[in-house]
Amino acid sequence: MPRVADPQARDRVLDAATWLFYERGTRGVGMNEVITVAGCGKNLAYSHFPSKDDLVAEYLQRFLDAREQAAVAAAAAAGPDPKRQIIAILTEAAEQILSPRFRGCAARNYVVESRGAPDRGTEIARAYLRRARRALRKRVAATGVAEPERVADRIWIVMEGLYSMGVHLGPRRDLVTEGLSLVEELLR
Amino acid sequence: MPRVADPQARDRVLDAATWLFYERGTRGVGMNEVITVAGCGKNLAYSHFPSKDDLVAEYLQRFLDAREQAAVAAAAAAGPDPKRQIIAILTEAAEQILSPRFRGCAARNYVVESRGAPDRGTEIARAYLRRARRALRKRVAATGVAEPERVADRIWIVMEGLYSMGVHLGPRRDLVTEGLSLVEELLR
DNA sequence: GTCTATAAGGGGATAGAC
DNA sequence: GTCTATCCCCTTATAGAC
Repeated sequence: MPRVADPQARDRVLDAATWLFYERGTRGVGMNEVITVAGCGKNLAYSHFPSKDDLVAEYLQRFLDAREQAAVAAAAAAGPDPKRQIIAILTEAAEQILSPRFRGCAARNYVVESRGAPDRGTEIARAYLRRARRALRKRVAATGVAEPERVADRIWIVMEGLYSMGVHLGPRRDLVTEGLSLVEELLR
Repeated sequence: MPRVADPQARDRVLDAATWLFYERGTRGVGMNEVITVAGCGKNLAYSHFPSKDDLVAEYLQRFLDAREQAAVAAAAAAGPDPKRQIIAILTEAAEQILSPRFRGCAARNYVVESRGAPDRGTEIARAYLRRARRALRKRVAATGVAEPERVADRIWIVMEGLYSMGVHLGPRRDLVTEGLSLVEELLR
């Protein structure tokens, strides 16, 4: 009896890849393991993602899109005040950093692992970081704070620092809280 | 006629490994390439470094020791004022970040690439970061600034941010300068 | 005795074939 | 799903040059 094609197979492969690539890095996980965890055959996986690069690119794109959406949602829930929106975005990031599953920012990790090599993943990661920084600059400008570009740069530096710390220090609520309070003072 | 032993061979291997591992990551460079760049035979290299792990560990240890020495020297050259010492250390780091050879902090890069796996390199990198943070806390405490631990944590976050940014934004003098001026204000 | 050059073993990677 | 082709990885063994 012929088997019916599984329409969720593509998602299962992508979900497995997302978990594994984020946890251990795209170089630390082989296609075999992704396919095993996805629980499908090799042909099916390779029919949806012709090469590992394709799978990596789509993992990054989807992961970072989700992060962007989470930031947009956090800002929207904070109401119309841009200062509160910025704090809300930072707070949402802080929650990620403190979660036990946190393994760093997927975009920054990828750029470190690829050392900025000119591949598709690097371009996706850098585009995400550019959008995030631009969005922050806009919101800071909207607050009417003095010297908005300097303030935005400073907040960006703090955000980078919090993401970086989370990787090698693990979840440290005191440091994350300190970073948030510093950002609040910068917006004053 | 017996050949004379080459006492510089070990250093040549370690130098080649340092250059390549820092530039492209320990996973992105194979032993073949290290040995080719070092310009020696395989057996000689493996006689000095029995495994790649040994070579990686020694690369990290020597690289990070040199960074630590550079920080100590910068502080010593700044005189007895701990505030000036801290600024000097940050300034030295900023110069590294702005140099065209900068590819990130070797310790943080390694922890990202290994994802904190319990190997020797990770332990070396984390030990270096612990020492650096402890040294910063001591110096901040010596300044007599109010709430020294909070200030030290904030400065540490900024340092992390500057190192992280340098990797995916490239040398950006404006941002590095902004980070330095933020640290100066924090010490006021 | 010391080093280089080359081949080869054993494993795991991507990718495709059946 | 299994099996295979091909490649590259780390590492060791062999053979020859100085």
